[in-house]
Amino acid sequence: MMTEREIRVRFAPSPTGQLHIGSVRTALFNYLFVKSGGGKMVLRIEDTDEQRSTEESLRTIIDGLRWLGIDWDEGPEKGGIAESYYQSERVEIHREYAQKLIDAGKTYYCDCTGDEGPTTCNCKNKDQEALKNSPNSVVRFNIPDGITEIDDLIRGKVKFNNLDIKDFVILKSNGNPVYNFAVVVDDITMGITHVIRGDDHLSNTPKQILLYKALGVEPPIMAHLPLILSPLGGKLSKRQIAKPQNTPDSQNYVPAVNVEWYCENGFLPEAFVNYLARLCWSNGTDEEFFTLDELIEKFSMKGISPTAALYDWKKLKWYNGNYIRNLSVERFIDECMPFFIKAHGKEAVDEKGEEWCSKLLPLYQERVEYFAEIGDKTKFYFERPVEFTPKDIKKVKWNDETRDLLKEFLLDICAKSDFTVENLESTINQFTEQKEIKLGRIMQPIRLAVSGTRATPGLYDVLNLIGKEETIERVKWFIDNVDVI
RNA sequence: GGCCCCAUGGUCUAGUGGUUAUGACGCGGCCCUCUCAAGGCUGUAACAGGGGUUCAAAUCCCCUUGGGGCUACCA
Repeated sequence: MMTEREIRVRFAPSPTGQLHIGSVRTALFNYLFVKSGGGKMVLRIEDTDEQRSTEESLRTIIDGLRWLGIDWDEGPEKGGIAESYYQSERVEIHREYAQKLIDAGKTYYCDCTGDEGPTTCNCKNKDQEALKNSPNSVVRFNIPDGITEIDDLIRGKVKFNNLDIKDFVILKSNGNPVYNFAVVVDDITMGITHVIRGDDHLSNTPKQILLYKALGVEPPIMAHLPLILSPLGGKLSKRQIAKPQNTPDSQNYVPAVNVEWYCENGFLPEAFVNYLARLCWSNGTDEEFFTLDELIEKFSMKGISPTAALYDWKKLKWYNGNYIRNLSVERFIDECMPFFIKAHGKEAVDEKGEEWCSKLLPLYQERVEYFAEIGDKTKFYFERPVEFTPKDIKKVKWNDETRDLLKEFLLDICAKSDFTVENLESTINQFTEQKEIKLGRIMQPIRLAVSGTRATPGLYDVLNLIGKEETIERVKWFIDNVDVI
């Protein structure tokens, strides 16, 4: 009788750098698939590249997944049915399986150096016994003739002619397995039923299918996700984003490819997940916002688009801004505070006091798209502006008349008001009514004098936070040092 | 070069033979308004091209073009 096999998927990163956006996307879809269908997710570390694998990198991967809420059932820090979830510790198993293939006569030894040009390796016809004993020989898998077909969950049937696949190495001359072989053995021994990975692996798939067949094992179901490409074209890599035209003000700006950066710069994991999910998946409705739980509930492979998508940093920011605005004020302050402190120093922030901070920060809840932006935007509360651009000075109509207005402002309002928000509002309003001028006529020059910019939160709040004395100092300085136009 | 994948506005997408071709980001305008942001309203912009199949193609087939991936004793 057929029993339904438990669904088992795996996410198998190699710890050779930081956690890439594309990898996280793959992890996310494995997670959504397994959580929506019921099953286990395995985290396997493919650390067989001794040169490049590092402990820090492993840490980064684990921290990144945890940050996003993508949890695994078996793997590092969890254990499970396999003796190890580190590929490097599974070499004996790989060798065992390789031996099965060798014994079955499905391989041959080869000592080609590789720099023999395009000529086909002829070792198959050489003395195998001699080759076997040569320290330089590798074990190659003998590709049988025929057609290999994949029935991909996302791409449908894909056919490959085996003639196009060359006999590849499964065991290196040092006896260690090569990637395409190790994955197959690991997926078999870990009972993986569904392989969900990036489209860049599609071309490798027939090699793996052939290996499954040679080992007499039914291959898992495949699903190849569309790639996330750089808006500059090509792979989304560090090299790509380092291109000179890729500056913050350019159309195609990408700040980073590693999730760690987004965590460090104040992105909310739920926004990041939402963006990534929505990048190549849709449930056919107009909905744009999904929590992780909603994604699990609504996820279906059918909703995955087969088309590669360009990474769009502006849309990510838009998502994040939305999630930030939806935070409670208390939580916004909590989350934003570390970035605020980092920007201005603990001492300076402490000096301003908790009450001051809890008045200031909320003003920026709808003005930052990610927390790290808080630093630049609030710099002027801590440092006097000294640079004023000609454009700003002009926009603010800085002429003799305006200067006289500001002088009166100092004498009149500053003298009378104790600088509460309410007092500032009423005195400034009285002042403009009396002078029969529009609010902006005086607000804008004051704003510039006090902040160095023409864009701040409401001026009553700003002046209240800067304080009476400091406001007077700044306005005076502006009057005395900035030439009228 | 060979093999493979993909193709709706600048970007992400809805659409599964008959629609004024959906929504969102971005961008522009208007409203709100002390500026900015947020918010509201609104505008811009797409079925890559050519052949078929069909009464009828964004939707099905083929070719071309374009984009992408793979092609290691890396993973």
